[in-house]
Amino acid sequence: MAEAEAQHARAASLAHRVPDLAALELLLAVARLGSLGAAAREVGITQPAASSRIRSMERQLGVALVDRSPRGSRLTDAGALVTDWARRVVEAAAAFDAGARALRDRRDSRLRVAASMTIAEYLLPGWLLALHAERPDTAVSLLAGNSTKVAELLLSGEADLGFVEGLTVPSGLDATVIARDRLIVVTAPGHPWARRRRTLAARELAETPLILRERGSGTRQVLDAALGGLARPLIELSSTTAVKASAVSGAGPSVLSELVVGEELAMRRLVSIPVEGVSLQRELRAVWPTGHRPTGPARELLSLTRG
Amino acid sequence: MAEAEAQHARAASLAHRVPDLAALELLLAVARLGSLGAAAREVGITQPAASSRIRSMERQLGVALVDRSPRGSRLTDAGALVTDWARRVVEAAAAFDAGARALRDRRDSRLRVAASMTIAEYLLPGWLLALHAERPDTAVSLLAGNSTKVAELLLSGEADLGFVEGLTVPSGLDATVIARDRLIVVTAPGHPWARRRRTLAARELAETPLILRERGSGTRQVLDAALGGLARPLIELSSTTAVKASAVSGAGPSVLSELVVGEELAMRRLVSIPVEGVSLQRELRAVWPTGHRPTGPARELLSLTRG
DNA sequence: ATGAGGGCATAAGCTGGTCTTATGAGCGAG
DNA sequence: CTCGCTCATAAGACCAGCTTATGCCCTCAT
Repeated sequence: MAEAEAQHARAASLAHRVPDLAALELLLAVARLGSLGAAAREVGITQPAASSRIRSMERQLGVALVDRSPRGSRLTDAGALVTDWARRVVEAAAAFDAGARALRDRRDSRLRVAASMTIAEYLLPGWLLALHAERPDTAVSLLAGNSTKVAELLLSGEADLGFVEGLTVPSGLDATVIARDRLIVVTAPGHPWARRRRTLAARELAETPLILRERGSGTRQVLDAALGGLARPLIELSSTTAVKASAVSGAGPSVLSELVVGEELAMRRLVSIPVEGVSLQRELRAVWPTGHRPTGPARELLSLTRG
Repeated sequence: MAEAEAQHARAASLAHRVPDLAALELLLAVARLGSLGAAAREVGITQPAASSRIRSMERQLGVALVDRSPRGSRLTDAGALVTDWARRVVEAAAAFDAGARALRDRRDSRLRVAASMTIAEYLLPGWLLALHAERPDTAVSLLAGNSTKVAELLLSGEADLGFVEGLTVPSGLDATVIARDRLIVVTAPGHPWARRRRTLAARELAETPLILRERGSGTRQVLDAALGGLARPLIELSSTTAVKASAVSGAGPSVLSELVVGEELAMRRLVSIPVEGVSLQRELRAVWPTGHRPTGPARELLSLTRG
């Protein structure tokens, strides 16, 4: 439903109401450098082009963004706010780019990473951005699949470094824990659980039908193990995104990684329900073939993930 | 530094490597509808245009995104991953749009909202999206400022509903708590604190110079109160974004709302340091002039924020 | 079997936006 | 007073992406 309505709201298309990425980057440059001309130089266009671009952006948004003066340009109050929203769009685009770049360099690249879906979707783009910042020349490729697939790719030499999120380490691989991820119970804000005062007991959770990923997914494994194999599905969906959308629309409670619902929680499209009597932690691990300690770029990436 | 390097990495400009918003929306439509033609119809272009757009996107990314067949198109594995990254970009753009729209409708609009900076930046766009989904015709305007400014706007009748994040409710206003926000201590992953095993004592926190917002900001108030006015600044910056950037670059530890660092924590550009012996909770409140209970769209918005 | 319908691809031509170059004008510092 | 920085405006070139008009492929129903 949230999906459908977002769709509808978007009828006259976002792209017509939101400036394009180049314009947003230009705005960020103006904010940072304090001058249209300097910003233009940075993004590699001429000053008049920058001037016109900013102006048409202001026309499009119906708000003055910068105060122009003969000695530079500063953001207006509204401009500062818009710039922060723009920054979020640009950051998402940078993550997109980092991911896509890794996907493109599939063959013959220097560092081939295999990762489980959740990690590939939510964490890797950020790591790749950081890696790219430190070692701009490293070409990284990305293969995504479940734990078994990751293990296969590593053992067959088709990948150099893997990331898995299951409970166990596939045999033949060495691993190190790089982060702990907590699964949390979430509902739409309208759900009765969102109003309860007492924390939820594990038994209640086990008895309630939930919106879940399919059996065999990393998330489902952890939940089943924590509840003793009892998790009762209300709906089973095959992608994290679909589960989220379903939960947001109010179809029922769900259990998801806190990694993937950060935005939804902040925006209060979902609320987190405290649970007691059950440990929903899981480890995220970097893995590699036993004996083949990561070296070079793989080692670099690994150190970035652990900080 | 992260800033500067992102800059550098972006030299050949993101906009040239990331498809524009229209293309990303089209991709999402294809994913959802399973056909290029249907997706084209939904976004209001012809089928050949959609075909060409997707194709040039595949060329740009160097990856096949959809499997075309005479009976429809499905995403490839890589396409599914790319679509999820695209979705995040589009969501950020939708938040941008919701915010910008509210900023534009400054005058003569039906619902005028005044909010503190943090709330305006991180929460309001999401709420406005939700409000727009339920009441597409409501024009909302947004004014941002600190608590005092919000109070003024409400009392002078220039705003209908306010949101503040301080410890106290400005006099003359009624309030209701809509959410609890936790301040958390964060450092770059490389900082020594990121490796400590013991939780941090309040005294240690008070004795360590921190990267902070300026005195008078909501965040700083809460921290000063919690530590007994002792917070020691390493650097004082005037925007949350600047504080974040500084912390990410490793300049030192900082204390920030968990709202604003969700992404950074997920991407492990920052890590959270547990603290004991000090309560860093703060309430986010909706406020209105005493006696003037919110009605109509204001009431609607309020109910969305509380779920 | 055979035609209708939905799916996608290709080709040709037009349109519009956005860039560049060239120039002018305001303000401040030496 | 003039140099150097800022921004604005004007005119023309260019290119990306759209539409319209086709054609082929496959499936399903008659």
